[in-house]
Amino acid sequence: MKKENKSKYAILGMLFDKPQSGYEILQFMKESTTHFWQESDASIYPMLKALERDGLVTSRSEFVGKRERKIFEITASGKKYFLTWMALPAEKENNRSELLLKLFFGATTTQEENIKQLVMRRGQAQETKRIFRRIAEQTLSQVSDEHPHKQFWSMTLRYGLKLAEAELEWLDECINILKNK
Amino acid sequence: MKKENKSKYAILGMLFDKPQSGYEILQFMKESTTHFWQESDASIYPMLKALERDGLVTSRSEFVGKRERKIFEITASGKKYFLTWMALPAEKENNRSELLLKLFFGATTTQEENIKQLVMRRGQAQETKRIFRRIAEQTLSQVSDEHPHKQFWSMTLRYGLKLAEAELEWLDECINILKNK
DNA sequence: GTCGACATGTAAATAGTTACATGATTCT
DNA sequence: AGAATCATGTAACTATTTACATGTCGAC
Repeated sequence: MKKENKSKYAILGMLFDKPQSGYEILQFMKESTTHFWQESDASIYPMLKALERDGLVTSRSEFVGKRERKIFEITASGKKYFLTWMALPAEKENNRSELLLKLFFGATTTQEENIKQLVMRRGQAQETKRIFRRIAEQTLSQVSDEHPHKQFWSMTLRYGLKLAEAELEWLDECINILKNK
Repeated sequence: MKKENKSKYAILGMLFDKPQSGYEILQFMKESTTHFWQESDASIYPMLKALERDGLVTSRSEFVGKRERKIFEITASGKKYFLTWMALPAEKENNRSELLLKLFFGATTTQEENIKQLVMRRGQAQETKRIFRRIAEQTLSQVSDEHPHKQFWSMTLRYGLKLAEAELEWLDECINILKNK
């Protein structure tokens, strides 16, 4: 069974509510799904073209002066295709972690180097928490409680916060163990 | 800057202590690093060949009857290469999560379907916890406390447990929210 | 004798990223 | 005038997976 490119579902989902350009989708992803889903411009434009070819979206060009904006709209068959995917069980992804790999091999190097790695990641995890708080304050607070998306956006945000906190606890645990040796 | 293939470091790390065959490395990974690092046979054999070409490992053939086993041994320059990587800061990986993507788009479908996704993942997370416990009991308990690897192996295991528990808490939270609507 | 685990590999396809390329508009 | 952002795209490359291919050995 060949591996499926799931980018198309992310794009169709973004178009589900309202027509948008590729650029707008990218911008919105950067401030919403970026911590669990990202697309690059080199992937989104060809994918939009493929979706149009397959009749899942249609496009029209708008012009602001001479600057073109290609607005994509999801079709009925696109919505059906998207909802079919929504009903399928989400695949559990096997993620690689370079930090855990280095820690696994920690015995090959010095305690100082191991601690340095963990402390660096601790800084990153704290930064991640700050970013999530900013999304909550700047993006999510703008959305009305009646907005059907709000509770789901909160949940994904809460996931990021909760996991970042668990990681921080683990990092502190490990740093303490290595320091008291 | 081109992206680097990190498989070679995983392999060199596995060879750091003792010479092994590709198959043995794969077997050991399956019972140790599989939840944060995996290689497939189609990646490990070509990579071992490349490492030998670059002088980072050497190989010799052993025979058990007619069955060949190619044993790879890390060289001095291989160890140096590996330790240089160990000293570099671990890259923070941007992982994609299909579950979070589906939940993000939860408003496009029914509460029942959303709950179903979360309940399914809860089962997987519990299974993950069971697997980690088995590793602790079957693999890690066999390793002496004096073994230099033990504390690091415990830490990576503890990470898996801690994150799985945080995920379970989050899943229960979300399931409750969706059920009481 | 045949099934599953052992053991090593290649071929083909796909996914995903980086770098490249172009030009418009807005802000300072 | 120049920099930053808007906006869309292609080319080239690298990584990674799936499927294929081959043969050995031990257990039942």
